[in-house]
Amino acid sequence: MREYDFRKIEEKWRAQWVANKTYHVVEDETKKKFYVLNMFPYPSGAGLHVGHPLGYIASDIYARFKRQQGYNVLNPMGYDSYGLPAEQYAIQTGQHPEKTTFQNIDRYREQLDKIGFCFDWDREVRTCAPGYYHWTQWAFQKMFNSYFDNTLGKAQPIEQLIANFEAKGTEGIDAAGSEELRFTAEEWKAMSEQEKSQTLMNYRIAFLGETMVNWCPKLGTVLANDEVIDGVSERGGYPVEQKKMRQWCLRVSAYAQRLLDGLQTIDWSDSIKETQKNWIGRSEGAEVQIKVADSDIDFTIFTTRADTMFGVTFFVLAPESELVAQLTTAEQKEEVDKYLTYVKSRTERERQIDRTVTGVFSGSYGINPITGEKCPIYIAEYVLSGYGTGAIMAVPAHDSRDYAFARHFNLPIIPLVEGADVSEESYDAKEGIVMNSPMEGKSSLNGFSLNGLTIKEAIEATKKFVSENGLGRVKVNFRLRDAIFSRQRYWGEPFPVYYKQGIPCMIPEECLPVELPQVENFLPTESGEPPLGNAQMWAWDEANRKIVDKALIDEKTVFPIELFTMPGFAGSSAYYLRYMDPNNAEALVGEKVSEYWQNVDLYVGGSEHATGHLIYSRFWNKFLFDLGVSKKEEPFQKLINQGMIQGRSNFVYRIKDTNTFVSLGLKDQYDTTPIHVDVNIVKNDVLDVEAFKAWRPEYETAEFILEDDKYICGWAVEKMSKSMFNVVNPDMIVERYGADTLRLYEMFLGPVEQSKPWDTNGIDGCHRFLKKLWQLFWDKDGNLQVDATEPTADNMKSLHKLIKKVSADIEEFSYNTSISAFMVATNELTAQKCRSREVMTQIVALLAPFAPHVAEELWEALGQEGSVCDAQWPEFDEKYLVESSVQLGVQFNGKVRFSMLFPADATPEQMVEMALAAPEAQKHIEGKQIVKTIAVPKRIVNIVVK
RNA sequence: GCCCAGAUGGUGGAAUUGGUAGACACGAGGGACUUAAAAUCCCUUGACCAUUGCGGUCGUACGGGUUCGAGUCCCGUUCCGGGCACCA
Repeated sequence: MREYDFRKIEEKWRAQWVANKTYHVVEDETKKKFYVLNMFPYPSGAGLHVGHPLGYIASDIYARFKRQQGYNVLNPMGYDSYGLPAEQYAIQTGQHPEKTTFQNIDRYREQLDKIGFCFDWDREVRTCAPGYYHWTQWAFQKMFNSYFDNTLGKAQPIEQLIANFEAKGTEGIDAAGSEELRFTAEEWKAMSEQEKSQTLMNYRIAFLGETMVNWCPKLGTVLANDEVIDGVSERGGYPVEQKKMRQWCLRVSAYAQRLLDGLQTIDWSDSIKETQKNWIGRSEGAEVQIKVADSDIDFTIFTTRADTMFGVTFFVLAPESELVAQLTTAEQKEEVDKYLTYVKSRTERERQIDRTVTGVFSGSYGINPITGEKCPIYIAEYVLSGYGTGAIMAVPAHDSRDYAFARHFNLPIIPLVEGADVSEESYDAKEGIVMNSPMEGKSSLNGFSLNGLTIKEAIEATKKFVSENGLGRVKVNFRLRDAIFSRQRYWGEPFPVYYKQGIPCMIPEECLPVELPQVENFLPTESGEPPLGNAQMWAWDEANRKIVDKALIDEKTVFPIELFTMPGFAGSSAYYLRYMDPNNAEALVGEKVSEYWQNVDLYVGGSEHATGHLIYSRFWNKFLFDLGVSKKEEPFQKLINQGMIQGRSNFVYRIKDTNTFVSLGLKDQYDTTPIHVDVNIVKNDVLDVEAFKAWRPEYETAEFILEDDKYICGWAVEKMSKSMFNVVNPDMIVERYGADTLRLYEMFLGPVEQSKPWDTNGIDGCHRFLKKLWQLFWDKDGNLQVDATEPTADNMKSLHKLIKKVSADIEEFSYNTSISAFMVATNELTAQKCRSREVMTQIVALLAPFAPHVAEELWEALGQEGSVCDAQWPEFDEKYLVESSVQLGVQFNGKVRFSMLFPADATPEQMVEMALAAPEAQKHIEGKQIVKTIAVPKRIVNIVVK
């Protein structure tokens, strides 16, 4: 008997893989490439729990499978080590972020190394390494020096725009901009340097903008929209307020249409595509000019329901709109000011929770361009300044928000859809026949009428009418906003930017990277003063082309450097490209290397990045694609979202005001409080009473009321966290069962994409399977019992059933059923006493992606050359599964009554005949009439009787 | 409110995509081996009825429908999870 000594085996192969550089990958034109990628981790202080490796294991299995199929597989790993989480951890533990980040990285690496991943560590990247963020800064500069040409639908050098301005001003330009500007070449030339810089900022893809930002005083920084959830910060849950600040931004909105279109070309789950669609929020509508009565001012509204123009009874401006000041009349000024003060006093969170109707009349009236009617203009916070034009036409009959407002202020409601009852609520649906457009006896511009059309037809007709009559134009709006790109924080990429008379300029490319300076005090400030202001070495000397000591500023002409840093997503947006060529000092990625690896074929990570990283990355890659650096428009062809591993918490029940604990089954007889208990001292919900007493001093004297001499704990599924005492550490599992068992069990738990609780209890099953498999190879003296024995038909059948199942399952990420199939095959081969080297060799090759350590050991024992990583993936052959006969159920009226053997090649007619001839069939036919017969070869025979 | 995904034993989950529901594993119960424990092996394990043998009825959140046949397809309802949300 040779024992399955997993510790020895795994230690041996870990060392061998390192010594032989088994996982080192080089570009190889003779092989097809396959790029597998995991979302790289933030090295947080808590280390890995069993949930983290789930996705890594799933992708590792796939990577190994592809390699065995003959692909050249890139499967790298690195660390997302800049940004808020890393810095918050450092602040909480009172250490410098650099120190904690490196410590955490080492800890992660140590844990990852134990699980047997086929990562090529020579390609490791760290976003906080100067050699890496060099290219983050480089990409930022490229964005600064580019604008988005709407006609070409892609980024172009800013010089082209400048040339156009020099020659013809804005004429002929259709460029994505913060606002629409119109000026002539002469006006351009007359601008000062500052004005020119300001103007160009309107177009640059990376630009400095004065915008409303999410300011989080507690974190001392601004946050991107996806970092704010329900009005509080995602990290820490601190309040977030709206504040106008000068910030670096990325013109992500310019790419909105391409981000939307690209979704159709990639193989992602519907739900994540849907999430991105919602986030991009395309809506097609019309912009219409509204003249203000008794004034020469006009303003523009945006609507997706152009068909409802006949139902407009008032207009509404966002309180932040610039029009508010212009349109407020003297009589109304006091009230409007009062209202604006009230609006300002409300935080974003209050606005979201409390949605009572508020608003104020501006005193002015707008003229409906189609009906010519005068309608009052209101100011109300339900209209947002950031979307559309910040002004709307209100149609209370067909918009629930307008309806609520109209009811509150007693404004008229005109129904426009036949049969729509608007006495209680608005009719928002886009179905029905239009009426009252115009109302009987009323006129409209050029006799325009929509009556009798369906709503969909009416929308199109109105859009056409509006643009043909110069009242406005068709417009597509997106909810997607530009990304705020600066943070008032220390732990991030410095901007390669300096200021010359207040004008932001790029530090020359050859001087990159601008390294993050060491500072004593890296803490953020509530006022928003960036901690980089504390740096000594921190100004730019153009003459010497270097960053100089701050103290020299007074003596020489030196220009101050940008003190903001970049946000977390800066470094994580193009890291997949850097893995291709991680040590290239000349470029982000070499031309030939980029051409070879193209893009990521399989990306694995959590769905929580749907509106953050996965949008930014796609945007960033599209920009690099426009530059020709990235070779594919979409960075991640297939995306698998691994589910979250939740914790399974255990509870003990303390009787109130005592130190006595009562077992689950008896707890209802007492007044008890449930208390979380460490899952590591509970097995199969039975509490280790002695360990519990030793767990905490206050439980030393605890007493127990048992059932069947056991203390049974309650349980619940919760988030895996320290405070719930349900964290299971992978190191502990590896120590007790081995990495191969951990890998198998994580996959056996259920489908990769599904969230599920971790329950260590089931792990024995997977461990037992490996032991059984191991025993298949050794006789009772511990010698290899596999030899040149000819495989039997049964052996080959078991083997090929397995090949078929596993090959298909891996492609679909159904690893749990693959493992079941292994268990069945092992049992079958054990029962068959299989000794065939041919069969066993192939079994080991199949097992290699799942349990690489034991597979290597057996591969070697079988006398095979090289690593099992390069074992050819076994080929499935149908002929071993061909049966001469099949056992099928015979149904009468859809119910299976008995089963019998049929020849595998029997025709449906023959099957029916045989089934009817069977003795068991007689009692079902007797005295009845056969109405119909159905037979499907290899499936079913059904006979309908009456 | 809108959109997306889901609901199968005590538990995690299978089901060749419309063809014998509950594979595989855990847990539980019984047994073998053992001085004992661990380890290992064997049997039972959806519910109910029958059990001397055969067996029978119900059953995939709930209510309908299509079909010879539905966990799977269609309509409606409930519940849980996720996304978006004064986005005009």
